Amino acid sequence: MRVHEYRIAGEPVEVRVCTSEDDLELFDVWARDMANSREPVAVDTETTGLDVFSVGHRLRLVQFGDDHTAWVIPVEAGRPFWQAAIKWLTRLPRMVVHNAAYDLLVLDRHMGLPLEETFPRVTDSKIIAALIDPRQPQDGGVGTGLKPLSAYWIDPNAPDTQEGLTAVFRSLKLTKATGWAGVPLDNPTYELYAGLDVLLTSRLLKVLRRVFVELGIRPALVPYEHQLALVCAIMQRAGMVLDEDYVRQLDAELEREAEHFARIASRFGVENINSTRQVADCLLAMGEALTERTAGGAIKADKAVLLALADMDLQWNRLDIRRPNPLANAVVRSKRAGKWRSAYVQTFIETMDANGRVHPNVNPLQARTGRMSINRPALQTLPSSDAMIRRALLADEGHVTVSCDFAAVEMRVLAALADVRRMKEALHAGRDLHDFTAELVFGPDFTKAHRKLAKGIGFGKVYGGGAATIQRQTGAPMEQVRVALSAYDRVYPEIKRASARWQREAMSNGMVIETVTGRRQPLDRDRTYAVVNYMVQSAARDVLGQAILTMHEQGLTQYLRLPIHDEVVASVPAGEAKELAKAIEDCMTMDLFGVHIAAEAEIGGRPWGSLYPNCPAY
DNA sequence: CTTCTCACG
DNA sequence: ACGTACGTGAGAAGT
Repeated sequence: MRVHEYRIAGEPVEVRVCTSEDDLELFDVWARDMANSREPVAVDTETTGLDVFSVGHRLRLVQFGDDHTAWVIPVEAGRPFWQAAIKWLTRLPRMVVHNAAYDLLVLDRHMGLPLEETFPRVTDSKIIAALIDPRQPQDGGVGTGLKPLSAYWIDPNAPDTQEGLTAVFRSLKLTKATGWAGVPLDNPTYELYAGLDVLLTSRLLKVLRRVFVELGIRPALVPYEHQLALVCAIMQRAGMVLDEDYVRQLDAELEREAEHFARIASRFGVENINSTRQVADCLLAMGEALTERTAGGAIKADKAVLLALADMDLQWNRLDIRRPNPLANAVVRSKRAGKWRSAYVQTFIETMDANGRVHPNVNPLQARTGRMSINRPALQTLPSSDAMIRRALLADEGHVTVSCDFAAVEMRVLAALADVRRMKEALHAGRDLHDFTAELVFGPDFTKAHRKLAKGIGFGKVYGGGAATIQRQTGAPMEQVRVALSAYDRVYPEIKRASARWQREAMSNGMVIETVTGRRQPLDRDRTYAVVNYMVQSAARDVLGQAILTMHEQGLTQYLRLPIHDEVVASVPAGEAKELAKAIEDCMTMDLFGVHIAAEAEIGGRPWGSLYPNCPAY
C-alpha cells in the first residue's frame, strides 16, 4: 500500500492506495465498518475523459473515503481491484458523490451497475450546494464545482486538483485532452488528488447539510432534485440515434458552402470571414455606412447588420429595398455554414458512441433560476428555422419523434404567481392571451401588428424590459409602444405590484428571495428588476420538473430524450405514438394556483427534424 | 482570458 | 427619481 499524507483544514488526512490483494483486505475491513455506520461514504471515479460514451473511454480509478481516510482503488490494474470496487459500490447503503450523474453513468457504462440501482443510495453534494446558492462564480456565487465549494466551505488552501493535474500532464508531455488517459496509474500526484476529491466531498456534505438546515431551505427539494437528476441521467444514458450517413454528407456540404462563400469574400479583401474587424473595414471601404457600435466600442458587423446590407430580413427573405452588398451576403452565408458545421455537426461526430448514438450532457440544475442545460452537443440550441441540423437526430429504430410543449408557459406562470386577475380570467375562458391583451388595449378591431405588440410587451414584462427594447423587438413605433405599455399596466396592475413586492422582500432578506417552490433565488443589487424573470423562469422550470417526475411515475422515462425548458422530446414506438403522446401531454397538463398549464404534443416521423420546416419526405 | 457573435427557450 | 430584456452553450478572434 502506498500512503500519501496531507492536511485539510489543519487536520491530517491519509490517502491509501491499494497496490496488492492484502491492501484490498484492509480496504474491505474499512468499508465494512463504514457500511455499518450511519455515515455516507464519499465516492468518486477517475476516467480517461468527460465523454463517457465515446469510443475508447475507460474507467481507471474508483475512490472511497470519509473525512480523514481515502482509499484509491486502481480498478484498471486488474480483476481483484475491479471486484473490490464493485463489491462495495453494490453494498454501501449510503454514498455521497459530487455531481452524481457523471460518476454513476461511468459506473453504469463500465461496471454494469445500473443508475436505477445506485442513484437511490447516493446524495449529490452538488445538488445541496446549488440549492444553497445556485449562482456560478461569474454571477457572484460560490459556484457548484468541488474546487470552489471546498475553498469556500472547507479550506481556502484546498488544492485545485484538476489544475494541479494539468501541470503533471504537461511535465509528462501530455495535454489536457490526453492526460487523463495517459498519466501513469501510479503517478503520486494523480493518486493524491484522486484521494483528496473524496475527502473533500465527504467534508463538504456535512457542512452543506448544516448550512441547508440553518438557512431553512425546504427539505422536500432534496429528494425532488435527486429524482430529477436520476431521470435526466437516464435520458443521457439513452441518448439519441444519429443519422450517420446524413451527418457525413451534411458535414461535407457545409464545408463546401463555407469555403465557397469565403472565397467570394476574399475577392473583396476579407481573408478571414470570422474577423469582424476585417469585414467592417472592407464594408466601409466599399462605401457602406456602419453606424452601430458594440458594448466594447467596436464597429458592429453582426448578422442583423450584414443581412440588412444584403437586402434581407432576419428570416433571410429578400426585401428588395436596396442593391444587395455581395460581400455582406458572402460573409453571412459562410459564417453560418461554418458555425453550424463546427458547433453542431462536428460535435455530433465527435461525441458519437460505438452504436451511432449521441449522449448529451444533461445538467438538471444548471442555471441560477434552476433551469436545465444540455451540452456536448448543445441539443437545446439547434437551429429551429430549418430542419437541416435536427434531421441528423433520429428516434430509435421503429420509433417516431414526439415533441410536447407547454403553451405560453411563462405568461401563465406570471399570471399565477402575480395573481393577475384579468389574465387568469382570460386563460380560464380559454382565450389566446395575446389576442385578449390586444383587444383590451387596442379595442375589438385590433390588427396583427397590435397582437405582435401585445405579445412583445408580455415578453418585456417577463424579462423586465422597457419601452426601447420592446420597440426594437417588435418594430412598432415608439409612441405606440408607450401608449400600449401604460395601457398594459392599467389592465394588469398586479404585475408591477408583484415586482415591487418581490424586490422589497429580497432587499429585506439579504438580496435573496424564495421562489414559489422554496428555491433560494439571489438577486443582483444593480438589477433587482430581474426578480420578475427569476420568479417566473424558476417556477416554470419546476413546472417542467414536476411534469418530468409525473412522467417518471407513469413509466414514461424510457421514452424521454431531452428537456428543453418548455418542451420534452421523446422517442416512442410508432405503433403506440398516439397513446404515448397523449400520456405525455397529460403529465404536462396541470394547474398552478388556479391557472391551467396546457401542453400539446406533436407526432413527427423518425427524424426530429420532421417537426421543423423544409424536412424532406421521411 | 475577454469580447464578440450566434444558436435556442 | 427613473429605468434597466432573462437564462444558457459554443466557436473564433484578439489581447
